[in-house]
Formats: sequence, C-alpha cells, structure tokens
Amino acid sequence: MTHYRSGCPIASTLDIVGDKWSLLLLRAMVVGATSYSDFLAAPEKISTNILAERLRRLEAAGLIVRVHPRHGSNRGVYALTERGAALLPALQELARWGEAHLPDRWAAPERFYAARPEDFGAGREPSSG
Amino acid sequence: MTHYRSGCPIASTLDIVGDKWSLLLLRAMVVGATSYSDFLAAPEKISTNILAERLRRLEAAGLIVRVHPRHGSNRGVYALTERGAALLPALQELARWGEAHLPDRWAAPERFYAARPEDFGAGREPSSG
DNA sequence: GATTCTTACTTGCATTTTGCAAGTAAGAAC
DNA sequence: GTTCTTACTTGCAAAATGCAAGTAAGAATC
Repeated sequence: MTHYRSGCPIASTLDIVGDKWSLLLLRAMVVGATSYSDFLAAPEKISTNILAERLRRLEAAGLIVRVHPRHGSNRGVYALTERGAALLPALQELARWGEAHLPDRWAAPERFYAARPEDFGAGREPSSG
Repeated sequence: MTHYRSGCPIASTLDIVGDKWSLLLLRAMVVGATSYSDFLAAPEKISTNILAERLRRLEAAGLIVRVHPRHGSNRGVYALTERGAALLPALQELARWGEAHLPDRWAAPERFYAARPEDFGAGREPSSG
C-alpha cells in the first residue's frame, strides 16, 4: 500500500515509480532485461539490496511479474505487465528530452522508440494470427 | 554540475529532475504557479528548505528562470524556460498513466493536456501576429 | 515613519532513503 | 561432491528529505 502525497495523477505516479531506480528497471525490461543479474549489469550500477527491494515493490504494484521457470529454481525471470508496459510512453518522452537537451548522452536504440506498450504485457503475448 | 550515473538519456534526465519534487514544481508552473508561495500552496506540501534548494537547482539546470520584477523586491517570479517547458510531454504521459492505472486520482485539468511546450518559455512569448 | 504583515527564505536536527561491502543459501555445472 | 553462478540478506555509513523555528527585507497600514 503506497501512501499518496495527493490525488494528483502525476504526484501519484511518482509516488509509485518516482524513486531513483524504478523507471530505470522498467527501461531495462523494455530493452530486454529479464533476470536479477540483467538488472545488475546495467551501467548505473544499482546495489543488490535496493534492487531486490525495488523488484518486490514493482511486483506489489503490479508493474512486473516474477516467474520461476521451473519450480524451486533460483533462476527467476521478470516480465512487464500491461500496467508496467503502459509507462513506456513516459519513458520515451524522458529519453527524448535527455537526448535533445543534455550534452553528449547516448542515443537510445531504435527499438526503444519503436516499442509499443502492446508489445509487452505478461500473459498477453501478441498472437501472430 | 550534475553527476550522471550513465550516458543513458533516461537515467540522465532522471539525474536532473528525478528527485521527489522537481517534476511536481514543473507541473505547478505548467498550471500557473509563479511564486515561492504558489509552490508552497500545492497539495503535496513541500517543505521550505527543499523548495528553496530545488528552485536553485532547476534554475542552475536552466529549466526555470527567476525574475525579480522590481530591483530589490522580495517578490520573485519564476517562469519555465524553453528547456523546462520541453518536459511537458513527459509530464503529460505520467499524468495519463496515473489517471488510467491508479484508483481514484484527480483528473488533470483540460488545459494541462492541451498545453504545448511552445506555450511557455521565458523571453519567448508567442507573438499574437 | 513606526508597526505589522507577507514573502522568501535559512538553520538545526530528526527521519527516511540510498549506498557499500560482506555474507548466505540453493540450484547448476563440472 | 566441490566449485560456480544466481539471487538474494544483513549491518552499517552516507545522503536526501522532513519538520519546526527563526530571520530579513520589502509592502501595506495607520
């Protein structure tokens, strides 16, 4: 249960994902991260305690799901939910701003801007037919 | 001088405005806040030390400008720069997500979604002719 | 033109969040 | 069955945020 600072939808969204790391974890998932070690490999170097806690929070908030491929396996796999993938447009706008207004930033990969929320969403794989 | 966690444009943008308050201050300006006391009146109740420090940071980052209407006046006026106003699309996406995915949030005012970056920008008032 | 009010802060300290380094537990590889 | 990898937890240090009170200077009031 998150405590909201106000009813404002921006403030409330930030109360969920407005910490120092959550949006970067979602970004990583958009470009393919699925495991704990994938997140650790990101260039920003999140520490392990924060990562574990943040994954729990994002799962509790329904933005990601955790799947253990085989029962009892230590190798977990994380995926975006529809709700989590719906933050993609916000991520894209933040990226666009950074590229346009900050010096010497990397260009986000083409597939990042090309991605759509519908491309993700656990349990809702786009059918090919 | 901000220290960037990485070259990623999302991470870098968040290194500038990804704290608990900056985006809410920009939001307030989009809907008309111009003075220190306007910011304090926002429903999230920022404390005065944080507000003063954040306004300095946003000014240093070139997202807002501080104008003292008459020389030596204590009544300061803040305005979005072009750079600051360029974050509007990101704010709008965050708001959309909150309205769509969180329960019982306020609806942002029409003029918030209708606003365009070009409507703002200190020293660049849209000419009427 | 002195008192009071308002605006815009600063300061000091408590609390919360984040960061770092080390340790652990369990399955997978060899 | 020992070693490696993955996925964490724990303890403590540091940084960010929050709260309450104080301050300084212009603006309004008398």
